[in-house]
Amino acid sequence: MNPSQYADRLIRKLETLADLSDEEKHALRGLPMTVKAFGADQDIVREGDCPMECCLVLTGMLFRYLVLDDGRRQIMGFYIPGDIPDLQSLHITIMDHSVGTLVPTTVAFIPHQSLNDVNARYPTVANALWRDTIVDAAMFRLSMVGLGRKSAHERIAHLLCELLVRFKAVGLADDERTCAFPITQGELGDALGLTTVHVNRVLRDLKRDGLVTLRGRSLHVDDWERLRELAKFDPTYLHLEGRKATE
Amino acid sequence: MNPSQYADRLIRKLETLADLSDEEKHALRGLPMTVKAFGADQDIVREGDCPMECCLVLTGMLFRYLVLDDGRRQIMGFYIPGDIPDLQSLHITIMDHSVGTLVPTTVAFIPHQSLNDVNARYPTVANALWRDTIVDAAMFRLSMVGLGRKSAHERIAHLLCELLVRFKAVGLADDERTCAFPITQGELGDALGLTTVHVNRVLRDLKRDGLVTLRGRSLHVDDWERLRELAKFDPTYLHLEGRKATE
DNA sequence: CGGATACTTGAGGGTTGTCAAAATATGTGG
DNA sequence: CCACATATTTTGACAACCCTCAAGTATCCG
Repeated sequence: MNPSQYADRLIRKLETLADLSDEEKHALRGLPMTVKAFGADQDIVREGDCPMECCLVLTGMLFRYLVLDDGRRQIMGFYIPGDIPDLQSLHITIMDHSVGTLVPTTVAFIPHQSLNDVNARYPTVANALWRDTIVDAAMFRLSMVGLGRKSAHERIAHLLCELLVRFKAVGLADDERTCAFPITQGELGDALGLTTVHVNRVLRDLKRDGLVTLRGRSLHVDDWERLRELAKFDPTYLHLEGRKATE
Repeated sequence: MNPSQYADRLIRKLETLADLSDEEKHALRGLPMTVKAFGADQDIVREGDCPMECCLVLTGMLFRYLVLDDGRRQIMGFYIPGDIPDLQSLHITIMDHSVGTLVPTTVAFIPHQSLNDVNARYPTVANALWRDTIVDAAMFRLSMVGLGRKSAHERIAHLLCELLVRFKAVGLADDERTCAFPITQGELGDALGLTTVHVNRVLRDLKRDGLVTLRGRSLHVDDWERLRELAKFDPTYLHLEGRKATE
């Protein structure tokens, strides 16, 4: 990935959130970005930090999490290229959770100041970013439904559906039914409120029933219709279409 | 409550999110509002709707929820006077969940168009509203931690702490340790991923141990320190202070 | 006052957690 | 490229938290 493509990731993402004029795209290309490569299992921002920049995922994968005093961990979401997981830090000073790498990941840091300048000048961009934080919130809400009211089988099936759809939306799926899946069973458990052991048993069921195959670090969905039905997956909450004109 | 006070609720809330100039306050007072009174257990907006206005709670209490096909329900949050629970509808067309009344409630509807006009003219207001949706997201995230990783006792204690603090923040607590609590045990269960029966048993424990008293429809915290400790309640996520200047 | 809603309590069961250990995969240095 | 250390996956036995079902009591409200 070469430097001129960094902004492309961002633009491609924002175009799923708003129609951008050439001038706006030009302004986005002008944003200063500091690119940094991280190894696996490293924190990008930590609970208690007051970051002065936002991070854009270029390659690899991040996750958002909180660890309680006694070691219990809740993972609140996984982030793929194009995502800006700490966009919220533009408006709230202190991080109430951490963001770390799942695998070796490159990230572009964009100073808050620069983003605020672009936002002040281009309301369409500001609204697209606002919209991104709102879609994030919709994903949290749906996770709440899973954690509070769905069985382990439903939760796991739902996460698999969501990841495939999101990878496809940014053009990074290997094919129509296959995408990267660098998430361990322990991490899956922490994201879904389950233990490693139980995640393992449920995945065994899903494989046995011919719904999915997990090989190496990739996910292949063998029977999308049945997986979708089990998960009751409805991509509405991702708000990938039907966005609203604000002008 | 008389009409001139409607905008005061909104201004009071936004002042917890940003410093407003007199001109900005004046613009907010000029927002057209249609006030409507609802009975208990009525929907304000429903999943699938495409609202053209936002609702501001004036008196009473609302809750945000989603019902699955088979009747399982997840409540995603409770809303008190000053809150704007469907602010997100400014930026995503279709409601992916519903908002209903817990008790008889009066609500002011503000047309999206008018809010967008004010936002375009007063970036501080737009940023305050953006910040509000971001704080909402922080609350969803913390709910995920509870649902995924905390025991029934911890979850219930946490919700009680949060409600008292939020009522105090908008000046509507009866006193330092008492506030309204018009939530049934069934609704508590749907918010916390538990059954009515289990909520009842846990509340019995909390009362027996001298942590709280629930009388009529109000909550009194008898031992704040122990309740806070049990819940591991840390109000950081409500972002009631330490907001960030964006100019 | 009467019907509906909400709360309370008991008995028993199931999904999921805990503990423990073995098998397999992954990664790294020599 | 192999050997070893580490992380991850897998399996089993057992326990616990919370659920389900059921019935009775209290409370609210017209």
